[in-house]
Amino acid sequence: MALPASLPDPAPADTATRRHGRSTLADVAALSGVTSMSVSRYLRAPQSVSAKTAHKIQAALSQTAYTPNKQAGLLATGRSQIVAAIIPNLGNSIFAETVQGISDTLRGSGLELLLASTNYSLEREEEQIRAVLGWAPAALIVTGRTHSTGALALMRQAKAGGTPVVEMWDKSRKSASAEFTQVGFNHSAVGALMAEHLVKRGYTHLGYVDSAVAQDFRAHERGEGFAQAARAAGARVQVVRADISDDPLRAGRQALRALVLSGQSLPRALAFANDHLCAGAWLEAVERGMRVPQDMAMLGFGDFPLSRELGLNACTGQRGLSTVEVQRGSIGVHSARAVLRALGLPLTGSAEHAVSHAVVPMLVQRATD
Amino acid sequence: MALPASLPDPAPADTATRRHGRSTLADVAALSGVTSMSVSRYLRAPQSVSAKTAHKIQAALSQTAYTPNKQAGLLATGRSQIVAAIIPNLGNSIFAETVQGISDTLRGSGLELLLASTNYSLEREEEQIRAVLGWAPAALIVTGRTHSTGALALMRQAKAGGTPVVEMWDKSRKSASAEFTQVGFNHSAVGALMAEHLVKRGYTHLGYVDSAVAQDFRAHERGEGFAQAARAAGARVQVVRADISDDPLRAGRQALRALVLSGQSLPRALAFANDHLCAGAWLEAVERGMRVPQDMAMLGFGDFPLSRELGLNACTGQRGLSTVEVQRGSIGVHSARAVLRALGLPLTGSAEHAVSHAVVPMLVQRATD
DNA sequence: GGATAATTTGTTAGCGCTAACATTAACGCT
DNA sequence: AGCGTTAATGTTAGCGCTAACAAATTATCC
Repeated sequence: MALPASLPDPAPADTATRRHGRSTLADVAALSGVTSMSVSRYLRAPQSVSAKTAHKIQAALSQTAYTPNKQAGLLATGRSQIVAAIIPNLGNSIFAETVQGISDTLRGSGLELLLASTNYSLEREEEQIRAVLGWAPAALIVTGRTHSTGALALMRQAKAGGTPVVEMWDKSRKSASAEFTQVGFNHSAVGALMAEHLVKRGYTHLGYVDSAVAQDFRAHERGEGFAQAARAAGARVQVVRADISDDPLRAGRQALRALVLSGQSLPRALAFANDHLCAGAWLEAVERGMRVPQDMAMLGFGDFPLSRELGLNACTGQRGLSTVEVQRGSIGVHSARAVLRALGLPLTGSAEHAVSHAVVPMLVQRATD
Repeated sequence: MALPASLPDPAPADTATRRHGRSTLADVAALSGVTSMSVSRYLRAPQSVSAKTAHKIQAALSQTAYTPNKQAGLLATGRSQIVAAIIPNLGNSIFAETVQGISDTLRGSGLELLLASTNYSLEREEEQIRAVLGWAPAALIVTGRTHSTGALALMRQAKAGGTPVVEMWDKSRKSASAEFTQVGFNHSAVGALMAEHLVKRGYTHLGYVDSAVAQDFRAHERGEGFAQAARAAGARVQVVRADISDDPLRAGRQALRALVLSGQSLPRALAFANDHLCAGAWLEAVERGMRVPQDMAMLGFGDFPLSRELGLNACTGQRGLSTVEVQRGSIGVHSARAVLRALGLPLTGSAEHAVSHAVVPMLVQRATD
């Protein structure tokens, strides 16, 4: 729903004139003694008017402090200049660089970025998609490939209406069958990669500490891929879920503590849904006197800056949490490029970026195995 | 400038029809056998139409997958429903919660949030302000009170045109004299608070590690306030600037290393522009075998989650970097509330929030003094 | 019942801008 | 000079929606 908006019930107190202060094209036109059409032309392509009128318009412009009204412009052209991006969490360090990548790539193309966050709620995602579609965006970028049926319907509708839709951060196994353009990687495969790495390093009893965020489907999928691959390789594996907490570091700490206190035989190697959880667990392990990786190997995900600084191995002097590096920024860059391509706009920057949508996560082996 | 946009030079390849797929009010109206005006009324205030027509419209709506075109609506009413917020860095954990606070407070008021980031560049800020003003926003929220002359002119123009302008995260000493509504705190005063705390704890040789970001004026101002208060209290003080780095943890590490290697007599207590720098320095100190705070006291700023987890004092068993707690979310909440108030919209949530714009940073003493 | 008041619906015009076409001015050519 | 050709400008209409008013419908009352 959510369609019927505010609208003061009895009568709007707004007795003001229709026109809010801002000056319009017509004002500028009147001042420079030409038609508004000429001014409009001048603003969009200065060469298209004669030098004489250009001068007159310039003079008028500098007097009027004119700001073009985009609503009107977009309404008239029909095609909007907005790219809407729906992100689970604006505050999350995972997506920050992706957003930056989108923003950077879009810059100069004349497209603007409208951001909305869902707090990892599918319901809220649908709401937000509906809201941003009201802006008739030129393109829509969403996160992940799991959506509510309503959201999916909206996305299909947008696509059918010629609005490119990009799903980022995730990829179906058979990407050819995907309904929308996908920029990202398969999380199940990355989970498998993590498990195989640990098995190769000689660990036979593995654990995966999953994200506490119920709707972080990608983390869960990595966990499933991890468990499956571990079993396939003949390793013992258990999956636990971190406690809900607004602080993933604390959640990681708590997860390790719970494992230790559970009394069960501990896994010898833990993989985590993200580096924050891993970092928290590492801190807890160190404070408990556990040696990492001798007593417990740890493998994170995401390669956050923090991971390079923690994880010191006292014996070897090596540092850093082992993790999976994901080109977070590149995902944004490629998503934005996919949009530009779909819209037939020129791609800025190097050509080799443009070739593929592939973002290949890589295992970064550091000091925690 | 930046006004003349793209516009493909020779002739637009766009031969498509004017109407992009989306269904309009008129479509819904035709389907339900009423005028578009009735549909418009129904959408904004369902009670204002009879039950019979309401039913017909509902039926039509469910068939058409109609999404209202906001551009058109806003153009028609004249008053926009957008709040534009300009943030130095979307990816920065400092601002993430603020944005969340704005977003949460605005939710339900019918206002939407348009975000733009400046990457701490004043030039880019001006650009972004100009861009968002094109959307004729209902209000403008900017970060800080340092702006380019151009940006200032735009802000004044907006304010003169009845668009409330809020500066957040910073506050002039005499806030009454401020030109725009300010929500935040005085950074110089907080710097002084930090210095006085360290002096009170008995340290007489202090240091401030400033942010490497040249345009992070607020960090610099804290540094100035810190140095001034330290000197006033008779302490020796030196200010260093962190190295430019995309990773503040590393920068903090490097800053401590540089201090140690400089050969000068080290300060006995360091204050940092933010907790990330502090955390990096703490890690470096620990690895160098320095005892914190015995050999070097450390005081951060921001109270990031990380700060609670680091800073373990082996002797006392206490944990956590001492820091200054800032209600990052509250700044957003209060900024949004200031906007709602200025627009005469009802404030959601508790009333006591509404009373003041005050955000008072508090010193959080933990294990690093 | 018929006039009046209240409610619901329709009509018209216009928000500020731009596509498409019509018009005019400037230019070159036989 | 007269003609076509190009470039520069003006004109008209409409994007999808909503304020303001007008018209039609229903309810109310003596």
